[in-house]
Amino acid sequence: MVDRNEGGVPAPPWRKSRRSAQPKRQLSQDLIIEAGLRILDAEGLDGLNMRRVAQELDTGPASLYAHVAGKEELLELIYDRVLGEIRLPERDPGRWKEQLRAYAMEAHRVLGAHADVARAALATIPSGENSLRAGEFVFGLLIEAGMSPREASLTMDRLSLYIVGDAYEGSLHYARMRAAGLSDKREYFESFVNQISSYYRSLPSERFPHVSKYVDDLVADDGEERFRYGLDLMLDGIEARMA
Amino acid sequence: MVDRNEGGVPAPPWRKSRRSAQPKRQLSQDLIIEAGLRILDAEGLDGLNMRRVAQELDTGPASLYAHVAGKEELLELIYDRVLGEIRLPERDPGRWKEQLRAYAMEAHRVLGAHADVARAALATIPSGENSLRAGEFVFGLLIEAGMSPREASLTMDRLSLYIVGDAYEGSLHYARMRAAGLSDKREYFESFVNQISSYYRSLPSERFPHVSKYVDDLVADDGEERFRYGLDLMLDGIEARMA
DNA sequence: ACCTGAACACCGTTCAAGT
DNA sequence: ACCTGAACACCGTTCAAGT
Repeated sequence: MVDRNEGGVPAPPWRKSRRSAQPKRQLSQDLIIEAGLRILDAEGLDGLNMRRVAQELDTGPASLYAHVAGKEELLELIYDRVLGEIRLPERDPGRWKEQLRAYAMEAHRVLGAHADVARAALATIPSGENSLRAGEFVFGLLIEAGMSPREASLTMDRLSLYIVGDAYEGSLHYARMRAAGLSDKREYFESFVNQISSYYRSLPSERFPHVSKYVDDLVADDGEERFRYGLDLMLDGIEARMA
Repeated sequence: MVDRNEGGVPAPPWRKSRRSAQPKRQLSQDLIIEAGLRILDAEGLDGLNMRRVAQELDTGPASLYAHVAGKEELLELIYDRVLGEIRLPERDPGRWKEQLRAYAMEAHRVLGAHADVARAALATIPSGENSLRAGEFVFGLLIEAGMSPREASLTMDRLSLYIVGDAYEGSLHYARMRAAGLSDKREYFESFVNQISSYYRSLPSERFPHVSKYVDDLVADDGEERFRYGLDLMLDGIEARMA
């Protein structure tokens, strides 16, 4: 499944008569995945449709269905392709907490680098090659650190949900940013915070005393700090179950 | 119907349509919301479209746009309508952990009762009446229990993400169950577990030693147990930050 | 075995015209 | 001010036919 025919493939004889000036590459699942990811990164999930992918590959949408079952499968394939970018260290059970945090940050970074892939990911139950690779890392690390397989399974499951869920939330903000025509992340965050806080300040303080009193605290932290806070929350809970 | 606070909260600045002042003879925003929720419960998110909602109300799709800005806003409105079903107790800061756990379970139950609403929820940034009511409860509880507003804000945010994220995941399974033509939750879970475990067992054990060795532990717990485990993980982490 | 044009069955939203 | 039929601009997928 990883036969990467980049460029060097000669055009089949029956395509000699094609009017395209450039030699056309043969279609393959990998090419479709890469094209899909390119569109996802550039235009987001809303911009990704089968017609657009086909156009990127200089064909019609019907041609894709010889290599991919449909849009849903394509999204799964793209997701696993992205998970492949997660770098994993050698497992060191003595430093499980440090390694688990680093893994979570790395996975979160990769998902964030392809903003809308998380939005597609939550809609599928991942079982691809790279998803398993990451799972084996976390699961093995927890077991070697002394956790029972049963608890390690639960912990891995909850950690994954947290990472993907947060990345998903981040991708929504990114989509809003793009929809608003902004390209600077800080600029967007600032205008978002302004909107939210003026809304909170307009609320009746009798009914929402705490929310309207501590508006500044409610909008103080950005996505990165929130992710880290929740991660440490979970890691401390995990540590309590480790001994 | 369950108690619901539809009081006087100003609409957030980004909301485009207005709730009609008086109930109209035929259509109204509330009628549209109820119709949408009915369809969401019966046929899922995939079955919910503007034409279907209009049909439920005996009109054409164009008629909806006088009361609702579009599909996205309708989903937001349905989501907040569902959040209104969450029952909240009197706050008792001395029992914050118990109350926080009960709140999470209750919110999770309500979201689970309207399976696909969570799938719609994650796609929006909730700011409605009932979302605020729940927020004030959790935020106030944490502050009264002794947390700093800044930390209480982060904690509330992470807890919400966890609850909605898990409910979302659950809704995906529900959608798959429906797609497979099954109606018994237990039956679906069993066939899902069988599928997953035979897949895990087929993996090369050299590359995935832990995953293939502890298959039974990986599929032992169902959604309810997983949710509770992760919740307790977070609650223990929160407790460590409370003193 | 692959690829394709054309078509089918949808869907969100708009708009001029009605009441 | 509300409601509507009709249309527009899309989209995923299928299929008979081509190479």
